[in-house]
Amino acid sequence: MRLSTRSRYGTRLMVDLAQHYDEGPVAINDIAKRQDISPKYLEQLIIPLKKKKHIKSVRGPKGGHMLARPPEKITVGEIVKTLESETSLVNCIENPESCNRVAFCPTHDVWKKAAEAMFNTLEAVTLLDLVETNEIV
Amino acid sequence: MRLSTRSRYGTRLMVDLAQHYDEGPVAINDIAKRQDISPKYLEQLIIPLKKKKHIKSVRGPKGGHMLARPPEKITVGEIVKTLESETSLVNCIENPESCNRVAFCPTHDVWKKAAEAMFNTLEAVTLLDLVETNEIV
DNA sequence: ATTAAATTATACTAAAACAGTATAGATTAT
DNA sequence: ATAATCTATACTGTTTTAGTATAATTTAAT
Repeated sequence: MRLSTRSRYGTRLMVDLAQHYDEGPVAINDIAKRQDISPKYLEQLIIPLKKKKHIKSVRGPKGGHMLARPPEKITVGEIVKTLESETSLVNCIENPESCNRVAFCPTHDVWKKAAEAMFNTLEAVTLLDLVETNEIV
Repeated sequence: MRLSTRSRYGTRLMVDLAQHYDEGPVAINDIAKRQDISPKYLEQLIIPLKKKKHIKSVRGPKGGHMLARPPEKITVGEIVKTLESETSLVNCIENPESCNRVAFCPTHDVWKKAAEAMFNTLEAVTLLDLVETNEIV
């Protein structure tokens, strides 16, 4: 029940972009150095985040990446839902046909509710919240 | 962010035992047939559940397994905590030394809170709850 | 136009985790 | 005694994950 490094690194990437919001495009290599994450891996994470319109990019020299919206408009829940391959605890939520017990399975609802509780927490936290708590500490 | 089959199968195992509570020891092979889970795999799950005193067993012929406490005294949260190898979303919760950013990591607390929200949900559900919802349906 | 800094896309690989199986042993009611 | 049953440990094949490699594309600056 671990979060993948995709979600963890992706969130750190987004926090980094939030910390440099309004400074123009940020180069992957800069983020990679600050966050100690392979630049090649960051590239992979940026693609889905662009597709979901959480990041916008500028190509060519002096190019880079930036948040598509202000930090207070982006939640950790959105980031995790974008990067985590499986966002429910159990396959039968999205694919009921994968288990022929779904109709009378007493445990199905528990897993569903637990995942919802988790995402409610994640969606209550914005990138601005994370940048600010970091400043205090 | 999937639950392992250990937790899923283990919960079904415990629900099965709850459904046969007060009927004496239940043989692994009977559970295996009803739940369509390999008996060898069930054996593996029973060991940690016994160590945590959620199951008690009787050896020899006519032996088997049964809940160590009544179904309303056992929660899904306890089962998952017993069977899931990783119960926090992120390694640095249990092993702060695994990441040298823990002290100033803005994301650390988010993962901690999300996991807590999830387990609060799981701990609010007992085996009796699950047996009863099943009867209604 | 050329160049170089940067992003984009796809494919590959090594390592770890997971699920399940196999084998052998211990216990005990009958 | 013996057979049913639980206990313990080790092994194996598959899948997922994390990260790397290679090549192509875009474009600001010169």
